[in-house]
Amino acid sequence: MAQPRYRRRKQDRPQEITAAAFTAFAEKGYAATRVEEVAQRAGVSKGLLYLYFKTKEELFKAVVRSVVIPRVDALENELNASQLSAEEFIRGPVLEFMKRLPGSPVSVVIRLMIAEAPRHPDLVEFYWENVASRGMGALQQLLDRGVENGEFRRTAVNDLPQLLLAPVMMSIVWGLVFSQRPLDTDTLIETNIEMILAYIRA
Amino acid sequence: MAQPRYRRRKQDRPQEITAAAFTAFAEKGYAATRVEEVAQRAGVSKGLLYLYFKTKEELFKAVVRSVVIPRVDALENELNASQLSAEEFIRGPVLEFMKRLPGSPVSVVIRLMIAEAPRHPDLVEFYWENVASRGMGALQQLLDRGVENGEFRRTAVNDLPQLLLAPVMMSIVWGLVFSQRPLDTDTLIETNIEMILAYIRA
DNA sequence: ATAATTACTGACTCATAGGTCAGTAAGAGC
DNA sequence: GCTCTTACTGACCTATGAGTCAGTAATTAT
Repeated sequence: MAQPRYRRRKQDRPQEITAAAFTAFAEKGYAATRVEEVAQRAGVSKGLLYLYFKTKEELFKAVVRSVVIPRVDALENELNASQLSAEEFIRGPVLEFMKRLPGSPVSVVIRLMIAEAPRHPDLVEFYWENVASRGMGALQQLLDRGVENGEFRRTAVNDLPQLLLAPVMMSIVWGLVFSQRPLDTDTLIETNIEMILAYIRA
Repeated sequence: MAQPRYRRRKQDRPQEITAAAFTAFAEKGYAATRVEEVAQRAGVSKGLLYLYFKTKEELFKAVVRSVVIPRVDALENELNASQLSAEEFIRGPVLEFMKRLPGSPVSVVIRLMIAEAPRHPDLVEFYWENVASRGMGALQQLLDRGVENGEFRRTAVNDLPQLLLAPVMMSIVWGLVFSQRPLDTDTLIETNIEMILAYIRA
């Protein structure tokens, strides 16, 4: 009695395929990754892949979505649920969150976004609405809260949440390009937060 | 009497071709740019392009080199020639230099580096030796000089020249992805420098 | 069991784009 | 002028990889 040559697993295929695509894109980038290779890694035929994703571009979008949305959700929930003061929240959960980003799948997504942005304006739009604006909004809200309850002074820094994130972006990009020359990203991020807090603290 | 159909201009071709390639890469990225299109933009045939550049990859490297080296040279020379104090030099030439980077050709090169780094390790090596390590070295030297002549305290920030550059990188990446939603990069960069100086000033 | 359904395969098509090269004509030398 | 060198052209070759689809076999329904 021969084993069946394959199992039908409609439920799991999309996830498995996006996971395989993520790995492949991470290694080679979007353009240089062949759809057939993604299919192989996912253990399916190219034809099946095209049953679940209409084009390579659709697959690309699905990958970005799958990686990025859970993270932002998590951060927002944490922020809303927390009882910590602004400074405590920044030194605690925000710092932890930031330290995790370089080296995480998010790095790969950022590489893909940078590389493919000009060719995928609708993906940029999606990313803006679901990630960037929400993330920036959360940080801004945190800084405002600190000012309101007297923890922070009002300075130019307070309206630039990008300053909090800049060393994270620096770390991510550094890692993407100079993977052979590691940077102490934890220290970079911690030191920046220390400096900002020292600057804005009332 | 017919005009000649073309002129022989051996001297100028390489420059013109790398300039055309730069523009094309800027718009579409490396992978999505066709060599024939570069040739058209440069006003030559594809065949001629291949007389000057053995492969598309060689062309790519030539583009990066042509954009990036003059800038680093300029910064280093300025630093060595200057008589300004560390703080004056940072607030003056360094700030000016930084403000110019987002929106300059360097942005494009950074996009290309990020996107293509995994496929072109030797280009990464080149970039490290000729740009990144020299640039970081110059900034570090500047910070050290400030400490030596008593302008700056010795803090954790002094050993992280990446902190000076982080908002520049943030601005560049932001511009690469969200070109439709401009960020006030000048303010971001200025505010960061202001904050760092306030933090390390003796 | 048997039929009906559909998840799945893999060989195929076809457009694209990197790279080549035989031939052409611009310009230099005489 | 005539000849020689070589910068330059553009038609061509070929590999590659996105996307298709007729057919197959695993599962479900009867």
